[in-house]
Order: sequence, then C-alpha cells, then structure tokens
Amino acid sequence: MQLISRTSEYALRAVIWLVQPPARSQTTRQIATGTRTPPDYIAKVLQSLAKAGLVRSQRGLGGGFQLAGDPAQITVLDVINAVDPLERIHTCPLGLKAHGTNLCPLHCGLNDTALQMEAAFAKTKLADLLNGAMPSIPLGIKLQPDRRSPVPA
Amino acid sequence: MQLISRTSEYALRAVIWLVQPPARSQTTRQIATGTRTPPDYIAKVLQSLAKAGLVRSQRGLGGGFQLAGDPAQITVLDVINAVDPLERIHTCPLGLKAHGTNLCPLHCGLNDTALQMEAAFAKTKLADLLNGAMPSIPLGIKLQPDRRSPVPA
DNA sequence: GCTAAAGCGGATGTCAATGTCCAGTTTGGC
DNA sequence: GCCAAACTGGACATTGACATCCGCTTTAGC
Repeated sequence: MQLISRTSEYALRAVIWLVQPPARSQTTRQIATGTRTPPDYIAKVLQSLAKAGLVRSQRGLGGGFQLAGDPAQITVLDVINAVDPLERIHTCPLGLKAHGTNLCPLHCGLNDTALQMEAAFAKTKLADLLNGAMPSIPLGIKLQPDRRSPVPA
Repeated sequence: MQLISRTSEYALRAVIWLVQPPARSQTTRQIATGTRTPPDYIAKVLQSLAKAGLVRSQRGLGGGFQLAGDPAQITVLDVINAVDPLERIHTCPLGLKAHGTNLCPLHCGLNDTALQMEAAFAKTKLADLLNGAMPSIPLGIKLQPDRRSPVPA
C-alpha cells in the first residue's frame, strides 16, 4: 500500500524540479530526465498541473514549463489535489440506513486519519522542501539550463 | 486516491464483524453478507488474516472464523499489515547517490506522514470501534447466530 | 463410512492506473 | 514562409489490484 499514488509522486517531483534554480522554462524531456520519470507519462501529469494552474506551459521552440505561483504559497496538498485528489469518506460505504449521515466508528476514524494526512500535506509548502530544514538536497541540482546535467546515476 | 486499499477495508470490516457479539464462529458467507463484501474475495482476505494469526479458522461442518486474540489488544494497524502492509520509504526512489542513506526533503516528509498514519492506526484497538465513544453502530448488529439477519438495506 | 457443510488454494477474468505512441498544433529562429 | 522544437490530445498497451471460479480437503452429524 502506497501513501500516495505514483502520479502524485511524479507531480511532486516535477514541481520541486521547477522550484529549483535556475527558474528557467524546462522542457518535458528535461523534467523527465531530471526527475527520473517516464517522459511520456510526466507529460500527461504536467498537463494536469497546467490545467490546475500550478504550472504555466509555453509551446514552441524554447518553450516548456514554469511554476505558475509562489513556492512559499503552493502546498504539497495543492499538487496532489491537482492530479489525484485524496478522497474523503462522506457516507458509510456499507450503505447502512442505520448509520444515516453519520459514519460508523471505523469510517469515522479512517476519515479522521485522512483529514490529519491532508492537514500535514497542506502545511508543507514547496519552499519548505528546498532550504536546509531537511537533511539532503531536494532532487538533483540543475546546473546550467542548457547543459545536459540530469542527475548522477 | 484512497487512504487504505479496498482489501484493507474489507479486512477491517471482517474483524469488526467478528468482534461483535455473539462471538460465535462465522462462516465466510455470513461474514460476506454481514459486511457487504464480495464473498469469494473476502474468503481470500480471511485466509490472509488467518495466516497472520488474527483469526482462527475451522474447517468442516459448523466451521468458520473466529477472532484469535483480544479485541482490546489487536489494532487497526495489525489488521492492515496482515493483508496489505503500508510501505515506508527507506531509500530515495530516485536512486540518487547524492542522497545516500538519507532521504531528500520530499520523501523525508512523506515518510513522516506515513509514520504518523501508522501511529494513528496503531493507537486504535478493535475494541475502540465497538463501544459508545463513536456516534454510530459499528456495522450492522448480528442478532441470532443462526437467524439470517444480514443488515437492513 | 457416507454425505453435506465448510475452508483451502490454484487458475482465470476484469478493470482502473500507469505507461507508450503518434499525429496535430503552436511558436521561435533563420 | 519554412523548419524544427516543443506542448496537446487521443488512442492504444501493460500491469497489478480486485474479483470470480472450481476442484480439493477437512470435519461434524447421521
């Protein structure tokens, strides 16, 4: 069981990649290489992020993707919700009349846990994933914007 | 995105069903009907629970399943781990040498969240899902052990 | 010991998430 | 204006979780 879907994971890697300097427009291929994600799939994920307004896309020669907002504002939850929203439990999946609007203890508890998780994701801003509060370097480091410098294997 | 897999959900429903009085041996079919789970699938889930030692199975006429331990001891986490363990992140999925044993900030954070979730699940005992701390009745209520009394639709 | 009720386990089917492919559109540089 | 770089969107392929099927084994009751 995974905490988040692979799609969400890829989306997070992509936006973190875009947050890192130099904040130049990055092509799908650059992002795919830099984040080690399937190129043709990350393309789809980037579409979702663009539709959600988290990234801006630019077509044509010299185009690519850029973060659309402030890294200090955008949260991990924003990113996840853009590509694969985590579902809450609104009605008991058992469809019990007896439970009415309320949830049974089990699903009440599960829902609580989901809310906790959501809160944790909402608290973490993209910017938090950059600076030294954390032990290691975010992903790889993009060096020159044009120099092929994916990530040391 | 679901918090827990359907398999885990089914497993939880099953053990909760078994916790509820009367604590008589319940057949796969009784459990399936009572918890509204696919009969042939819950059978597999029950196998897993049995292998993990959470339930005892009895073959032959009059057989079925019973909870193997103390409802005040068994946790939601125990049940989940028996059928679909939630995975922790031990090494950065990017395979970055730069990160070594450490995780990058992203996966460090995700791992933290996973641990929180695990803690929440570990805190909840099966018995907690029964008594009145919660608003509504656990699942349905099993009335007579033999009387067909699944759950009011 | 025969029979029917019940769990056991392997083989197979289904479906949504993931991943790939390709033709179309936009756009900067010459 | 032409070309090549790049995103866009639809169609298709793959995979693993979920679900079903069926024959085998165990066991209580007669």
